[in-house]
This record gives sequence, structure tokens and C-alpha cells, in this order.
Amino acid sequence: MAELPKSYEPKNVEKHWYEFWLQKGYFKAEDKSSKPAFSIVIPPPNVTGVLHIGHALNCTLQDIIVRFKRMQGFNTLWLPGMDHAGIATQMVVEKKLAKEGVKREQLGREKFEAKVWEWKEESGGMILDQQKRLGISVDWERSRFTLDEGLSKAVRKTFVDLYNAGLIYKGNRLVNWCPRCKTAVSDLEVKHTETKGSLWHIAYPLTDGSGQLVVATTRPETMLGDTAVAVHPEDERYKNWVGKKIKLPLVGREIPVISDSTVVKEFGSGVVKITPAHDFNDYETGLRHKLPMISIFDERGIVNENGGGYKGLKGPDARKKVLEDLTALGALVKEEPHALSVGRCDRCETVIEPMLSDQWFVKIEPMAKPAIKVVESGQIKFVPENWTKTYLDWMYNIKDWCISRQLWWGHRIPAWHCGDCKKVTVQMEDATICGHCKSKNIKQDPDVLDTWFSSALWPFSTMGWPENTAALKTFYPTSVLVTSFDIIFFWVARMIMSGLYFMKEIPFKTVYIHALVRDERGQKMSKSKGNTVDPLGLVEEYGTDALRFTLAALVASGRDIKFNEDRLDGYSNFINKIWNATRFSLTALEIIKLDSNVAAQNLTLPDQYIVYELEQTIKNVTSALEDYKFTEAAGFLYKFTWNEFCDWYLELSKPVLYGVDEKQKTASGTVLIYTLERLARLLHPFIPFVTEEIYQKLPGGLAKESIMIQPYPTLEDSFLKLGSVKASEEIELIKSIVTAIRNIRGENRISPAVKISLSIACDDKNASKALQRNTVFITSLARLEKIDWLASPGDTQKSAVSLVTVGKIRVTVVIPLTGLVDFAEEIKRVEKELEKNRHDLELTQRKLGTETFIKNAPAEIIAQEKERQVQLLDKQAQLKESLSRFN
RNA sequence: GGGCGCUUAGCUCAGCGGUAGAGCGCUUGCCUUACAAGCAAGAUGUCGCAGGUUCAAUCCCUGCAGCGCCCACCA
Repeated sequence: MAELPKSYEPKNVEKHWYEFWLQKGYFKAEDKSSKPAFSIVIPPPNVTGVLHIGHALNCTLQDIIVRFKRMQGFNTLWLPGMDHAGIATQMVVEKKLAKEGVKREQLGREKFEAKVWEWKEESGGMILDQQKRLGISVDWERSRFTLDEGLSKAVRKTFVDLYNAGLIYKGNRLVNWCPRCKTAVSDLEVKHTETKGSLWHIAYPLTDGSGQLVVATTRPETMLGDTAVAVHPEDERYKNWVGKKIKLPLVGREIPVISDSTVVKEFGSGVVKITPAHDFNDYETGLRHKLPMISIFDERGIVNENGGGYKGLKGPDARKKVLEDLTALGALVKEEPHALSVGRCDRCETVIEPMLSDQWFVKIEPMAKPAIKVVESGQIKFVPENWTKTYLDWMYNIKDWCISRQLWWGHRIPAWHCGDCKKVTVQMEDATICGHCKSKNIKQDPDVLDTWFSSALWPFSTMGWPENTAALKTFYPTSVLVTSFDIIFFWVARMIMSGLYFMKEIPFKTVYIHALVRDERGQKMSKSKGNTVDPLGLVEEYGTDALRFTLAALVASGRDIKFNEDRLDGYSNFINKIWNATRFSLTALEIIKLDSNVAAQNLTLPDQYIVYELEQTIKNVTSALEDYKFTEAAGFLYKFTWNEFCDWYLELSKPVLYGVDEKQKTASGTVLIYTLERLARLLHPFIPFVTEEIYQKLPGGLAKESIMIQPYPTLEDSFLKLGSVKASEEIELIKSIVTAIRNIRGENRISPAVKISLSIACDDKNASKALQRNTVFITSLARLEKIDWLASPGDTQKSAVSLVTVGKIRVTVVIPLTGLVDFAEEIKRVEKELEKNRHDLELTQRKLGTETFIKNAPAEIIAQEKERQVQLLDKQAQLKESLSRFN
């Protein structure tokens, strides 16, 4: 057998195995199969850039699930792809062009689009490489891009169908407008941030000269577009003013005083200026009162001709000038500090300006209703559950969705405007004549669709919809969607709505929502903050497996994961630990033979114990994974691997493997390798590379072509019959004895090189026999010369004595200390134990002394407490006696 | 203004009705022929604060405080 390196070197193996898997086609799913289907569609990353650690988390979790299901025998599809990410990508390319001194307008639409495609190839390639490094087992041949021909067709069909159903309409509405991106954005793309501002009180004179009304506003420049002033209908102060007219200062326009119940009397002066074209509240008020709506800004946020003398000024400059002029007029009554929330563009952080413009909308309510129902009824489940409420609350209050964007990168809206009859033609095919008047004087709508419009179709558009494909039949609805909470509204909700509308079926049965990864101070990672953690850097340093295991172990956190490299460091040691356990096992194989028909009677106690523990681990890990409890599953695996298999079993197996009993050697060696093989399979979904490497090193006959196509270990495995609970319990006793001896050795600083002799007395005959049969394990692990088995402790002069109890069995370990140590250490050790004993005993006795406890607690608990008391008293007596001997 | 989380060992985090766990860090001793990225032993916690429910509370309930997130048109 070839020598294995002393430490695991991921770099040498990861690339190799990934290519091997690809070449073998293991990631491919079957459109038709006798196996049950399991499917996941990947949340497509934006083509804009490199993956961050959040993607790594997202991919890792999905890959764990997918590999687990694949091994369980499902026809498993994990469908990959990328999102064209309209606004984000356009911005990136615009920035890149700006560096070359080019504006997109100079290039023109077509050339600009070509540039984006160019860039998409480059950036998309990088993402692919990154994903591969993470080991994701997606079916690459099914990879989709939201601007693919097929998906574009799906988008068109969706648009046309919804339009024909009256669920898409075009309207001149007040929308969120980003003056920098020069496009409308949806409500979700506006981020509100608390900002310090002012509340300015401005005097508006009445036209009849009977006085003035003072309005309060945070945006004085918008007065240029005021078309009314409103007061509350029951506000006694202003009752008589309603119906009168005001002469708007600076502008000179006459506007009415109206009454509207949305006005809050207590706020400011109780008088509100109404600017329907630049404020969402005012817009509503304007509609109710049929007020004129005057836009005063152009698409760049600069005052237009409606702003009179202020034309050409940018928002902030206009404000300054308006305030100056008002002051000069004496109309500025006062200015007070006022905190307000300012909406900013999600992408570029520019302050959003509500603007009137022609946009396309989805009438969302008819689609929302069924989408609410399927979640309320539990047809779609959120994990963790509490996200259900978040989802539903948003859905109950959902508003029409503005889907048009004034961008060049994206799905062009399939609508053609007629220059003659002015009507709109909406259809699948590119139109050449007007569908109404047959005129050829038509032009396609210049706008593109919101990126999320195409993402909403992802679970079925990627499988070939609108064609009725075999893939759809087999894999839709998908099994689970894995994503983070920040896109529940953007994406999850819309997929549910469109899935139900177009497929008449839910898009996925479970939505697993995971945390967001933040930096070690809890800040959201972003490029601008420079606090991003590059997963590839971590992969380079620690290996993919270590990163994956760490992410799985950390994911249980509530809402966010503060990424901490120390944890990664710890788990990378874990990978190395497994590697070395393998090295040991394989070395052992050089001296023993494998026997697939290993006879139960040749098994050692440790063999029976480890198989039993393996069985428990299979049970625990499988059930944790079924429930998406990744952290728990990782924990079970970690404990079994390190604390049972390595710390105890491997050590226990040494005296056997290096011993003389050939039958035992064969049996033990076989159990060792078989357990390792099952453990590798159990671990594979989490750490695919090292487990494949290990698997491939296993002796012939045991290792098949690849670990990733082997079954996930189950309780049906006949090997597990070799396990025994009783053996596990006996090993527990041995562990306790060994630990007690080590404790005495350690505290007394008895050199590990010194082999000591001691005596052990056990009060239980059967246990005593069992222990004696297994003496070798105790002497080996505790580094003993020999053990005298006694019926009772006997003479304990100048000895360290330790009472070990497991269940009802009491074992006394007596270690003669003569000539070995200074007794002062042993006295300290005993006193320390006595102190703890005192404390525990007090707690127990207090409990047992409480009448209500005896009366109300379950018998089981009382018995347990009594047992504890007996043990503690025993121990106390022993400790006291020990002390007295040294005095 | 509504909603949701979080607060556990020095740090990063699990756990969750019966006397607290992991990794890193720390102390002591070990190159014991798988692993010094290791082994063994050990120290460290009024489980945010105050009430309540319970025989029993870190865990359930209420209130409070601190931190964070999401949603919301109070100009």
C-alpha cells in the first residue's frame, strides 16, 4: 500500500475528484426514472460578480441535501444557473465603461448590450469556477441563464398571458424613481434609512388676504409642485378656511385648501402641503380630490420647466434656493430638527424621488390570494417556521408590482405602441404591424422587465416551460428551496405566485431559510465596506471540506452567522483527524486480513461497542438531516468520529491488532475498516472530497467506483447487527475506570513513561468478570503494568483511591503511591473532589428533603435522585477515608 | 409605529423543564509506533435583569434593559 502523507492536503485531491465526478456523470439527473425524484433549483447568483461566503453557505447546504438524497437512492436533480440581474449588472458594466471614458448613451443600445454579454461571459465563468471549487454536485448540462432563449420565451409567455388576463396593465402612476439609475424601481428596492433633517414651517397666504396658513414640510423644494393644502375635517382651527384659496409663494399659483381625514392634527401645524407628483401620500390625496399633479423634476432629479425660475437646479440646490427666497419673503416661519426616513436606491444608494411616470404593473392581488392559501394550509412549509409569519404579513398587504425598468439589460417588454391608433399590441412574436389598425408605424416599448420577473419563473422556466417537458413532469414541484431571508419577498413569494398561476401547482414543498453571513462584528458583508470574506481564499488555506463543515456547524444561528475563522481552523483539524484515522486503519490492514463473514464470537468488546455507537450515529444524523438540522447532524458526526471512534475505539483496538489472537485480529480489523467505510459515507454529504479520497484508499472489494454513488448508511445494514448496547455500557465502565486512573496520574504528575500497578475491586460479580476478561484494554489505555483484581479494596495505605460508579456498579481503583509522588498532590486532588462532592450532595439532599418534590415529581426522577445520593455518599466516605489516611 | 431575532466559559457559538456543552484560547504533563493540525489531565459560567408558573426553570410566561434585523406614507 502506498504511503499516505502525514497530514491531509486538500489541494492535491479536490480538483482531481471533482473532475472525476463530472467525467463519470454522477451529477446528472434522469428525466425518466423508476427512482423517486428529488429536486432543487439553485438560487441563481447574479452574474455581476464573485461569490461571497453567503453563496458558499447556500451552496454547501444544498449540496449536503442533494448528496444525501442522491445516496439515499433518489433521482436527484440540482439545477444550476445564473441571473442576469438587470440593474446590478448594467451598473457594473456602466462603471467599467466609465473608466474608459465611455457612456452607454454614446454606444447605443445594441452595442451596450453586446458589451454586457461580453462581460457576462467573463464574470459568469468566474462564478462557475468558484462553484466547482465548492464541490457542488449540480447537473451542469441543465444550467440556465435568465436571458437564455428558452427562459426569454417563458418570460414573454408569462407577460402576454398576464396581460391578456388583465393582470398586467400600463399606467401613469407615482413610482419610486432613482435619478442616478434613471429608472423606476419597485417598493422592495427602496431602502429606508433614518436621517437627521429639518421640519420647515412655511407661511402660505390666502388669496382673499384674510390671513395665512402655516404648513410644515421636510422637503420645502417640492412646494413648487403643490396643488393644494390640506387640513383635517374636524380641526376647529382651520374649519373656516376649507374651500378658500391660497397663493403659493414663489410660484404664484392659486391652490385650494381642502379637508382630508388622513391629515394628523397633532403633527406640525396641522396643515399639510399637497404635492401629488412627488409624495406617495399626497398622490393618494390628489387622486381622492382630483387635484392636478405637477411634476417638477426631470428624470435626473433636476428641476424642470414647471419649476419656473428654479429650473436647472438639482434637488438639494433647489431646496437651498427655495429656502433663501422664502426667508427673503419672510415666509419661512421656523425650522426645527426632525428625524425622517429617507428612501434610497437599493443598488446605488441615491435618494429615491417619487415620480409620476408611465410604467407597467402586475395587478397582484388575484395572484397573492392562492399564494397565501398554500402557506396557510401548510402545503408549503417554511423552515424555520417563524418565517411563515413574515411571508404572510407581507402577502396580506401586498401592493401592485411595478415591473418595468428604464434599462437596457434585461427582457424587453413584448409590447408595441402604434404611432397611428396609439394602441398597444402585446404578443409572443415580434410584432411588425399594429394588432389593432394594421399600421406598420409601430415601435417596441423601450423598457425591460424587473429582473425578479424572470426569477419568479425559475422553478419551471428552467425545466423547459412553456413546453410540456419530461423534466417538468418528473421534477416539478421541486422538493425544497434553500435561500436566505433577505429575498423572501423579492423571490420566494413571487415564485409561489407565478408557480400557482402558470403551473397550477406549488413550486416547492419546503422553503428552508438560512441565516446571512456577516463579518466578525456582525456587519453585513459588502464590497463597499471591504469586509467581505472570500470563500476561495478560505478554500485555498483550509480546503473546501473544512469550510463546508464549518458552515454546516454554524448555520443554526438565528438570523445571522458571524463568521469566525477560528472555528474554521478547528474544523480543518477535524478533517485532518479523519485523515489520520484512515492512515491508522489502513496501516492496520497490513497486518490483518479482512473477513467479510466476520464471526460475532470473535469480536472484542470494543468492536461491539463501536458498531453500536455507529448505529446510533446513523440514526441521529439521518433524522437530523431529514429535519434540515445541519448543525445537529454535524455535531453527531464530529462527536462520533473524534470522541468515540478516534479517542476510544482506535486506542482500544491497538492491543488487539498488535496482539497474537489471529481470529480476533481479523474480526477487529474488519470491524475497524467497515466502520470507517460507513463513517466515510455518513460524512460524505458534508465533506465530499476527503471522504472520496479515503474511500478510494480502502482495500479492493470494499471500495466501489465512487463513494458518492453508494447508499447512505441505514439501519438495515446487516453489519450493524454486530453491535451491542451491553458492550457499549461495559465500555462506558472501562472508560470511567481509565479516566479515573488517568486523573490520578495527571493530578499527581506521574510520568506517562512510568507503568504502574494497581488493584481494582468491583462489587458486581458479573461486571467484575466482564472487566477481568477485558483487562487488556484497561492496562493498555491507562498504561499499567498489571492489575490485581480484588474482592474488596483491602489495604489502601499510602494509596490513591478512586471510586467509579456507572449505573449501579461500583468499582474501586487503588493505586499505590509509595515512592511515586509527594502525597501533598494527592491530598489536593482528594480535597478538590471532596469539595465538589459536598456541593452535589447538598443539592441532592435538599431536593430529597423537600416534601413537595417527593409528592409531585415522577417516580423515575425521585429514584434517580436517590441513586445519586447513595453514590455521592459512597464517594464521600471514600474520599474522607482517603484523606484520613494521609494525615 | 408594528413585527422578528439575539443576550450561555476570555472569544465564536450549540443546547433548552430535571445539577451546563463544543471549537479556539488558557494551565500542567507528554514527540505514547494514525495525527504536536496531536494525546492526557485541568481551570473558567449567580446561562442579560426582575417577577411569575412548576416539586424542579438557562429552557415556559410576563415585564425591563442592551444589541441587531425586517416591515410601515405620519408631512
